[in-house]
Amino acid sequence: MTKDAEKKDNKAQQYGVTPQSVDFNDWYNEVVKKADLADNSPVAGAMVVRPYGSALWENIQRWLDDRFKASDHESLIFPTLIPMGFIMKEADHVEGFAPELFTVNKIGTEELAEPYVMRPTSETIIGHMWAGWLNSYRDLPFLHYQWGSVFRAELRTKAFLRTSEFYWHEGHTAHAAEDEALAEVRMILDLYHEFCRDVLALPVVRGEKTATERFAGAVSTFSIEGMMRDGKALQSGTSHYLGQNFSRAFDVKFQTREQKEDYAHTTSWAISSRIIGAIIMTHGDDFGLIMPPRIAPVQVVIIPVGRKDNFSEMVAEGEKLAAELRAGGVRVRVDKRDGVTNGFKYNDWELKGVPVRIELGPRDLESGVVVVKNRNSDEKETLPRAEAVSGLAARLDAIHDWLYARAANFMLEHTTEVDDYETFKQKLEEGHWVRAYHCGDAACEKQIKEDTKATTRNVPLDDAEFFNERGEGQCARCGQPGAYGKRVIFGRQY
RNA sequence: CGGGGCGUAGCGCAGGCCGGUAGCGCACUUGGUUUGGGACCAAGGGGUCGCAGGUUCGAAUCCUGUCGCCCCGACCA
Repeated sequence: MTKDAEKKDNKAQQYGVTPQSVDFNDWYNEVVKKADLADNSPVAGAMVVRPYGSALWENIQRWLDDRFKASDHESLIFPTLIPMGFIMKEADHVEGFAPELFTVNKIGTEELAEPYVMRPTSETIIGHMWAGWLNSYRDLPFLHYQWGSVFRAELRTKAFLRTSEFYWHEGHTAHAAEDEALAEVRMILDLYHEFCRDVLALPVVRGEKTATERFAGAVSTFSIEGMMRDGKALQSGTSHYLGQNFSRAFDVKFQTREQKEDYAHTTSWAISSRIIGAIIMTHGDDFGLIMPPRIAPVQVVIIPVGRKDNFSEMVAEGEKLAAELRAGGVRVRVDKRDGVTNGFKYNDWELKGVPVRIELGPRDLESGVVVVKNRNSDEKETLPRAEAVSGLAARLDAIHDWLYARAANFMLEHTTEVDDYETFKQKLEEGHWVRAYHCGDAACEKQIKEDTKATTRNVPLDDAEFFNERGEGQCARCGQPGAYGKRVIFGRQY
């Protein structure tokens, strides 16, 4: 190898990320680290969310929080520790979470008579408190949620997707009647769908989970499922109807208008920091991230281009432009770093997925233009400076639409309707989702999982944006009549 | 927890078989030249080789144990 070739080789190692097609998993891990989203921590299975990732999460929180409040939900704060006994009160719940609980059984050197667990979710302690707050049907509904982190020990972890401590909101509501609770469950599911579609540019399928995949302790579980660029499914949000399971376990009862006693119908719902994994894996490309513009921590980066003698002048011009954009509500950053070349900056911001880059150099200044480049295009455009400002909102919208269409097409192209088990297995092997009729039998589902590593993702709702057609057919595996009146989505999952 | 791999500078690695107390690229610092797609030159700083024990005059290198990480499975938002 010549010296130059050696240098080039070293650069290839140093810069950029492994292409998705070479190794999707390596690509993901490298993007997370190199884009400064997160880093490993000394605590096994727990990540550190770095400033760029934290800024993204804050934007996610802000949008959702506004919408929760706009629909009369109230936030509150519960303890991170939950008495061990609480977890034990709901049978399915214990079974579901027991293996992954972190337990606190000492204070200082003193053993606790009753250990605490680090909350894996808060239904139990919230139920306990509600019992004390609820007297009459007039008190209902309770529309509560909290932002925080929860703990579930994971054997194999992966940044954002599966960490032993993760961040989320958990919504908890209690209602006097079943239909009200179910309406809440649907309202939240639709809100999550809207958030994914209109803010994150993530196409997702709203549907109901089969019994096997239900939340521990729920009567019914609804989810939004998205497809990542390796064809795997990611459950991106969930909304559960808990019936009266938890209210009976925690004595959440009230007096009805008819002067009878009844247990509340409760719901719970969540989107976690996992959604950041969905953003990365749905929109990323071989150059790195592509941030959906409406949530991007930095929507526009301005690169002042100049030599030593006029660099500071160009920075000042960049700041002026930034101020105009900020006045229009745009999140913008000026890359003032000196001593790194422009090419380095371009690649750096592309890796971080900033939707729009504006270059501003002496030549541009002289002729009153700027050079604009979208993250999703190879083309640079030269625009009058004023148009770069006035046209920016539309430009960001166009990038959003482009991302959504690209992801939706990918999902549709990688989903196949099948009616026989051989094709079923083959398509899954090819990284597709499979839409098939299923008998609804848990043992049959389990067998499919053993054969293919795939599980049911969900049964799309009648008004789901994708895959919602009703129909009748035989189970693709066992030939028994389909149980859901439509095809079920099967896929390998994160 | 079962199978496989790996722990040497911030990152990526070489050295190990044939013991003699550590090297390369990138990153970092300083100075200079550069700057419209991952700059160049020069001079520097930084590790004692995951940890513990053993063999030896001497261990990154050999032996034993242990911890941690990654990948494949089982578990999972």
